[in-house]
Amino acid sequence: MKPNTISEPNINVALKEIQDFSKIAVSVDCVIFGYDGKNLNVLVLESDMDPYKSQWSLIGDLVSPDEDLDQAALRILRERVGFTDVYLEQVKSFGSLTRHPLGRVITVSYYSLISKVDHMPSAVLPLPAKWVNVYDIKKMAFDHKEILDAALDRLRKRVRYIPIGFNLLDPEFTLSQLQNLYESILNQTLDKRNFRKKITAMDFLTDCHKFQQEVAHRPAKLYKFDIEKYHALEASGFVFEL
Amino acid sequence: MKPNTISEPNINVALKEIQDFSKIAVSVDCVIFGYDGKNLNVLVLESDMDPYKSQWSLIGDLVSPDEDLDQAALRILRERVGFTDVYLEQVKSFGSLTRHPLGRVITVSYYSLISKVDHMPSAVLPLPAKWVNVYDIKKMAFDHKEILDAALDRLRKRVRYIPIGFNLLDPEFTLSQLQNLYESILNQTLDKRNFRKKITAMDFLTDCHKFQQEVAHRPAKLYKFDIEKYHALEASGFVFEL
DNA sequence: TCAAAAGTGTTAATGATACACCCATGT
DNA sequence: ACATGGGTGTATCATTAACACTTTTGA
Repeated sequence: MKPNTISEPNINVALKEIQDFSKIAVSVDCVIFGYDGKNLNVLVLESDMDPYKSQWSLIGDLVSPDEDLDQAALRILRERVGFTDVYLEQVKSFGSLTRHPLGRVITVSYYSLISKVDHMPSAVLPLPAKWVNVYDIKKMAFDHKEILDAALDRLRKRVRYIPIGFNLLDPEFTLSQLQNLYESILNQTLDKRNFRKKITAMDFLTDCHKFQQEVAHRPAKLYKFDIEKYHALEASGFVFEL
Repeated sequence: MKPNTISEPNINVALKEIQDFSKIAVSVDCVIFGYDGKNLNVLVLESDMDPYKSQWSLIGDLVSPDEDLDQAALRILRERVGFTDVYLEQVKSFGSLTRHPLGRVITVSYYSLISKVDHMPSAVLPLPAKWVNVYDIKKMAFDHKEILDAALDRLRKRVRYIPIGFNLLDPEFTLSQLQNLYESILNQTLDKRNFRKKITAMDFLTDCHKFQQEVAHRPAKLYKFDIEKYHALEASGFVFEL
């Protein structure tokens, strides 16, 4: 899950190549969500393509003929930002005729969830990738704002039904951290007692029997997500809802 | 909304053409749901392509370079089965390397909802398209069963939140017809009184002040869907749930 | 001793579920 | 008169929402 340096052909170079063969190119764009303990962030690049120069763009690449869509998304995460073993889900495809200035590119969007954002400051990422607060992004290159909105919409729906939020946190976390995360994703405040009641009633958290260290207030209990218990619940037809 | 006869190049012919240009072709496949008053059906074709000869396949075509994805889906519905003005929603994309025997084809799936299925018996449709009960389909050509399942899954989720079921019924319908439809989609029985309580509480039905004719039992009131009222509810943040 | 976040229960309101009988029509 | 589906209300249970104070730690 550490970033590495890369020297992949970027989409601009590759596009010229494929245009010799194809009337339609297919790409994958990844909406990479991260959580810094306070805000929900997205990993973006500064576009160097006119007419979107210096606007934020998502991280994507053309799909190669010998990889399927999920593989392409995983490759992009690995090659471009060094992430492996991440939660990944396809959102939808965007195929407007004019969405890409260099030609006809249909893109399949994915979102992924990354933990320990604070352990991967932007300086360590292959530049110029940068974590930006989701709610600060008003405009992006291409149709990427639309893609981001679709991904965020999907994440909000998912997070109400299945416990994927854990992918954005450290393995051991406090209930307040979990609540803050949900508040960031849903962009609304939640009642502390009701939140804890629901979460603990669901019973897929395990008490680590440890406490926060060196905090200037009463230290909170640490919990971890028990995927076994979750699968048991899932199998019994249980629906997680916040 | 009437079927017409067509003479479009089918996907087999077109594929050979595009393979000269492209390493990846893009298609759209439509899961066309219809309701015959009793069962939820899907419109399928008999595949003529090895190794799937004589298995059911969905209705699809390659995306042309000068149409976007939604346009391609609408064109397919119009050209292949003569449907216009139908409810249409993108589901997801399928891109397995081996999903199509003739080469690399990534497909974007859509589902659409058709009313008056009983007014369009299969003889009127361009052959060999056929309406088949969703629950009778155990296997299809290509990965089309997987696509069907994804579409049905999506339809079930949507139908719990937004009133799209009306697209499968005549403009004027009885509450029992509506309930039967929901039962077909969700594949479960619903309590009559509770169903009516919820539906009428939502208040986007208008009483037509008419009754069923020529039925061998007490005639039921006819209602129609009032899209104005629905939009008003939608705007006020209301969530439709069954 | 103060600031800051952790932790903890009860009540009221709302929504979901279960359930049975009479009604209007055609045959 | 009978068969068929249409139409209606209430009571119970489960879920959600609102709400305030005490505890523990570091500074």
